[in-house]
Amino acid sequence: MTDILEQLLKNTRKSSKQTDALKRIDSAAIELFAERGFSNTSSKAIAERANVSEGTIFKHYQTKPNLLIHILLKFLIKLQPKLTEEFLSEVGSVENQTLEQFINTLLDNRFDYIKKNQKLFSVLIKELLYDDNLRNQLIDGQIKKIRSILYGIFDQIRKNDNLEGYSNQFLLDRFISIFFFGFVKIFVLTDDYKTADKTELCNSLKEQFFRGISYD
Amino acid sequence: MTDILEQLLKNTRKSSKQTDALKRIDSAAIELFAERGFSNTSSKAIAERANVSEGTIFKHYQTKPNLLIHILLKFLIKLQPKLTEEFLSEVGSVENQTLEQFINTLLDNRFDYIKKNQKLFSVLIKELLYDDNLRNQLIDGQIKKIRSILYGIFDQIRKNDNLEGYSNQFLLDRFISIFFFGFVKIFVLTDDYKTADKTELCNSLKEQFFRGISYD
Amino acid sequence: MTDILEQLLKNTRKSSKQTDALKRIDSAAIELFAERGFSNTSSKAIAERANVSEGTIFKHYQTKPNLLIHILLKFLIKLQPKLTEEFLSEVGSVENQTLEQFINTLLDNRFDYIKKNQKLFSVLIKELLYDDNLRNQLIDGQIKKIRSILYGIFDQIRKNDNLEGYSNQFLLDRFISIFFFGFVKIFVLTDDYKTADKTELCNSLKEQFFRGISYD
Amino acid sequence: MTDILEQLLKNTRKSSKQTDALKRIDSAAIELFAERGFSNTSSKAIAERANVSEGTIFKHYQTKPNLLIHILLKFLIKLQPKLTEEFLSEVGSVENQTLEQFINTLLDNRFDYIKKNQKLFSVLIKELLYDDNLRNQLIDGQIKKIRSILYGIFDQIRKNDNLEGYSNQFLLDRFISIFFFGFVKIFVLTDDYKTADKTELCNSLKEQFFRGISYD
DNA sequence: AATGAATGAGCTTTCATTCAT
DNA sequence: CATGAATGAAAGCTCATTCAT
Repeated sequence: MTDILEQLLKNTRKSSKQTDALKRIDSAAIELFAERGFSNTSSKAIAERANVSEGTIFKHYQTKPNLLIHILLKFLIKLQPKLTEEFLSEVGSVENQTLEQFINTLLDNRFDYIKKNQKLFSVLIKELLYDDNLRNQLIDGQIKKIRSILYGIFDQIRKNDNLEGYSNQFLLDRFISIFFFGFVKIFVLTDDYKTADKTELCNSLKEQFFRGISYD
Repeated sequence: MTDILEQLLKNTRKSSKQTDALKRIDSAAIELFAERGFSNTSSKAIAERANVSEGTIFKHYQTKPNLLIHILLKFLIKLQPKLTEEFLSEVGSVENQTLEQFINTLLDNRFDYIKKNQKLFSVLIKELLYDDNLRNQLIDGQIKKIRSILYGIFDQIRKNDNLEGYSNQFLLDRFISIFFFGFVKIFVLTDDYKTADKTELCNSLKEQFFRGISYD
Repeated sequence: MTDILEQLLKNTRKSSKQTDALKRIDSAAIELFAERGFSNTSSKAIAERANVSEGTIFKHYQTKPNLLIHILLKFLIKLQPKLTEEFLSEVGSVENQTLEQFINTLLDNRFDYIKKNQKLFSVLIKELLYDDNLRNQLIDGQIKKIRSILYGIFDQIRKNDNLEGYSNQFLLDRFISIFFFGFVKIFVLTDDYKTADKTELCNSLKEQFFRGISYD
Repeated sequence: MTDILEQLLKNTRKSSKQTDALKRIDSAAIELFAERGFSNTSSKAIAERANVSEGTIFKHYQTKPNLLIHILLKFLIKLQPKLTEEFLSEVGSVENQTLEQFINTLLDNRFDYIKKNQKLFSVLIKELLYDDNLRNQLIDGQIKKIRSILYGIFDQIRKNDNLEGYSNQFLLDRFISIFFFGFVKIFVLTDDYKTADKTELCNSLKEQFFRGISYD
């Protein structure tokens, strides 16, 4: 995690006692950022939806960008551990799993988490794409971390599953293309996650991931 | 194409003789929208970079959103025909092609076009994700059109290439996941397109598209 | 002394038992007012430097201007008596003094006091110049009082020192021009008082005052 | 003149065509800054008195401090040359003048100029005292320049007037104490300049300056 | 056709102050 | 006594847009 994350992380954790007002500000902001984008959301609009004065927002977050970062961090902090140490214990040790078993657990697990936090996910994706600065600050470290975690997992899986012929690089690209884009499609670009069946969606993603187009 | 597109299209075509000032406004806007996003770009900034007065911008485009739409349209108008009628003649009739041949031509063709218009592509992607309204206006019709075109192409290809077992839906999802995400990665999220080798990138994308993960 | 002074004076004297917090507020405010001016100092800044909550400040002083007046009063209350009744006894009876002896004692005495309270002096001068209202409230009465005191002193001195040909008005103007401006220069406009030698500075001021006043 | 002055000077001169609105903004600002001080004057108040929108102010001056600096610069630019090259030609060559003749011309000349620009003078003095930053930026270079000019003049005058025994330092201190403080008193602290007789005031100042400086 | 001065609504942010705990 | 969460008014400033020239 980059320096800035570590730093903000501390602040975020310190102020663990969130007052009612703060909580309302957070959810109002998440909703509005998801609906209109950060740049198109005024602090006045946030204050109104949160039923607080504008002063209260700036008392706590100082600046509007700070509010965005705080919100994303709270999300990332929860998102990340599951991808790291804690994650492994959650999916069970990976050692005796096949790639398919791993993907199954992961999908199951992340799908619910992101569905629960769909708006946050939407804000995160939109702002990362929109704001180069934010992307550089938040992602670069994370990306590398996630990559090395997944590489580690792939290496573990190789021990009892035959992944010969598939480089880690290939697996990662495939992983991101299929699952990331799949999630963006159903959680950000459309509302499909609301209506469609989870199992069906996940199966479709898994098919995309595993199946080759070998028509020869 | 939706009504609004048709309408703006006409205007855009009518004023085909773009003065120097107009051209400078367009490229200034494209650059800035790509760098900071539409919402974070002021008309003053555009005027300065284009070396015109702010008045001139509004003289021609009336509103700032109008300028964005005009810019995207000029791009889409050129992007689209190649995907439709003209496209087919360009890739040659698809009738006797395999899927791989088709993909080859397509990649070759689109890669260069998007590389040449990388900033425009970047603006398009960013704003489509950021602005639900714009997405609904511009994309919905297009998406359906593109889908039906590709379905048609797949159907043609089936005649002489064995695509049995792969539904059109599956092929389309795979197509978009791999190629769309691949292009976004190298043209929007990073600068990879500048340095990396075209053939290598395209081959890597094709491998992702065709290759399955059949480790059993 | 004007009504408002009398009134505030009472309050100030009443609350003679200053708690630690109050003392810290006072010195924080003095420092900040001296550094940035009253108008450019926020109550938040004062609270932070004093290590108290903002609430505490307003609990005690009700308003920010009130805090300024309280601070200046505490200073003026101590500054003034020395110029009046008590002062005379301190410099010894003036009756048998020459003008030079009087000036000597005065300079010696005031220099140390103002040096000790340099920031307060700085605040006083700055705010008196900046805020017509404050000036009118605090000074007008004081000015007249000081003038009559000095006139009295000059009259006393005339008895045994030859001040013939120099009107009280002339002496007062000279007194204020030289000493007041001299003090402002070294205590407010520069930091000269920190480094320069007291005796030297005072001698230089005295030379400015006396030289050419060749009444001997 | 310091760098910042040079720079701002250029801007100020470039935009020599001041529109009506700009002129009204300037005078409104001068009036209000003189009345209440810079920090206690809101941009809204300036806009109202100048009969322009707030936007217009910031369109031209970008920031409020910038407006202050612009105003002071226009004044200083006019104030200074008279103290330098042009000044000498205006007072006539100083070579054959006595100190008294020089002071006479100077007083006559500056009195009218400052009377005409009394509010500007008032703003300048107040803000220089109030804002350390501004003082450092604007004054330091000026002070040194003025000092060397006056030293030069004193040296010239020494040739035909007996100033023996009075160091340049002494003369400068006396000069500033008496005249500067005298002007501040009648132009800034009181309204005396309005009612009192110019000749009388100047004579009184001259008496303060010369008397006792009996070098004849 | 192009300018650039001017606008006014709206934005983010600051501030002195209040009040329940 | 002291806190610190909360406020609402007002501050400085930006912005897309208009219009006379």
